[in-house]
Amino acid sequence: MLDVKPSASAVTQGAKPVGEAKILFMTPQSIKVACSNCNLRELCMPMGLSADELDRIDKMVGTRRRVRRGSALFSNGEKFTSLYAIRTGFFKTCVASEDGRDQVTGFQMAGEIIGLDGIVHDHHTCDAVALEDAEVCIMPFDLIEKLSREVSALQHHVHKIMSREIVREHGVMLLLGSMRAEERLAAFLLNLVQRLHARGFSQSEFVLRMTREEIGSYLGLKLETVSRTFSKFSEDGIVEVKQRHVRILNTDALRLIVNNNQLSGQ
Amino acid sequence: MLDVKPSASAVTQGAKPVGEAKILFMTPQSIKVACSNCNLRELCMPMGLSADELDRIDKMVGTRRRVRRGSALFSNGEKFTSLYAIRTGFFKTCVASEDGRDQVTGFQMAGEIIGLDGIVHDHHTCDAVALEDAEVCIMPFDLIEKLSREVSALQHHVHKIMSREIVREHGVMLLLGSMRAEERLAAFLLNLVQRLHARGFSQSEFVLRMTREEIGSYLGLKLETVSRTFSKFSEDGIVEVKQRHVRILNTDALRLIVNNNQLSGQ
DNA sequence: CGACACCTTGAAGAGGTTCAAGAAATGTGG
DNA sequence: CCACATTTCTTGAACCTCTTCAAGGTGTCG
Repeated sequence: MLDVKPSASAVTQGAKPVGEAKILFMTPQSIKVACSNCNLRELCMPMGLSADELDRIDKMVGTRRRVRRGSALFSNGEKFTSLYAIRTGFFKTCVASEDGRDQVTGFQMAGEIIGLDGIVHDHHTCDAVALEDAEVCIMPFDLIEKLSREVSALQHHVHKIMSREIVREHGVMLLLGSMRAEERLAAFLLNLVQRLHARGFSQSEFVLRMTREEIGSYLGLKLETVSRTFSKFSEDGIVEVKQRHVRILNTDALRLIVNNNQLSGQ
Repeated sequence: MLDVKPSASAVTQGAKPVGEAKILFMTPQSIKVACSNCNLRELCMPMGLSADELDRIDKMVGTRRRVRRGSALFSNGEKFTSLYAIRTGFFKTCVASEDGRDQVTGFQMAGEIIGLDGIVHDHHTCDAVALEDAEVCIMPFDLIEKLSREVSALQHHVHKIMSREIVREHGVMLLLGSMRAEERLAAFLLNLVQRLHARGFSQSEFVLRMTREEIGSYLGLKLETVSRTFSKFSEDGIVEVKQRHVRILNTDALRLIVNNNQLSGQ
């Protein structure tokens, strides 16, 4: 419901790098990388490119950058220069209001693109924080725009990425605007497991990279409510929860919770 | 907070057409129009274009379309072909879940662009419904992409429009995830009056084009709560409300309600 | 091993919803 | 132009969900 990632490829969870053998050359902090050989290509690149076009994209994606768990890839107010494709690791993005309110706007994993918020005002309007040690491909936006003018498949791909983010956020608005706590958590778990599954992980078992408080912020709930709802699902035999380790025992039950807005005729 | 429109131009509220004198030629349902002379240009077009570039954009924006109050410009599932620039009138966009839940994702007015949701899957994923008789400029998306490859200012403008929508939705998520009823309605009114003011209307007085139920859907509240909160603001002397006619008596009070998350230090 | 961050659970309370009834506006057809 | 039907809005009262506050448990890392 919230976000659909169509293609699947085998990607490791955790901080293990992907396609390490394909790296062309490396320096301590910034590492040259080739999209043409990246396992995540299906997730972040358009399909059906010629060898030449792929080569030019390789050159656009200049370097990689490592981000330590807990530190920010970019922060609110920072100058916008690039989009980032996540290679490994797990991020949250959050916005803050003037009075110090905080809202997690999304959780991002390998193959997903972050930084789109910065384009409008040439400055970022949210923080992107790594929830585990991570690595991203840096794609300078002026180069993206330049190459997009020459490679129409890339141009359309960029448009699709932005549109996908808009549609994803529509789903979050539906969740925040009309669902109750159990429905929200069920939708969240289904979305997470689906995205992980699309990356080659288990359909039923995974490790949460974020705290109850971060889940709560994303879902518009207090951390206690998240915890209680986990306990409820656990009592009902729908999931098994040990701290951050989650095993889904009954996916259909979760789907039912999301789709059973008790009003059936309205 | 939610959405900032920088430039102001004199635009009428209601269904009065704008820049009528500039129309080149017209047919009953589709009317040829020139962006180069449109009063709304500052809102929907990039700045600093050459005469030639403007001329090519004029050709891209083929025709206009009228949409009767209550009918849809496009609907969920429909094939995506074009983006639409609102010339006159007022729209809501809403998504629906499988089980029939409905969520208003935004209200759009003159100069704003709708249809971005359709790009990802080549089909629209929401409905755009006119809340009053409206008129839009049709911009076929393949032509936008073609021209974007040639005119980099247009390309960047399209990217900014999409990024702006993403940032706007971040603001809505913050509202839905962390604000209480009074805060939500205050933020909503401030946002609405700001956008209207940027179009040349009063800073304090306006007519709501949507029902209490639609406001409630957008804000994640029931229509009764919206009504009660209006009454509360009215009792407190902050606004004057007569059905859909609203006059803001104390803008600062509204700002205080939004920014006074009672926790001052956290 | 101790300090710290994170998670769970209970009890009381607040904010918003639900249900219901009536009032005000709007639209329709004679 | 008026009467009637329909939609929209307001308000009250009871209820429910989620929050708040509080305490204790669990896990992790230097």
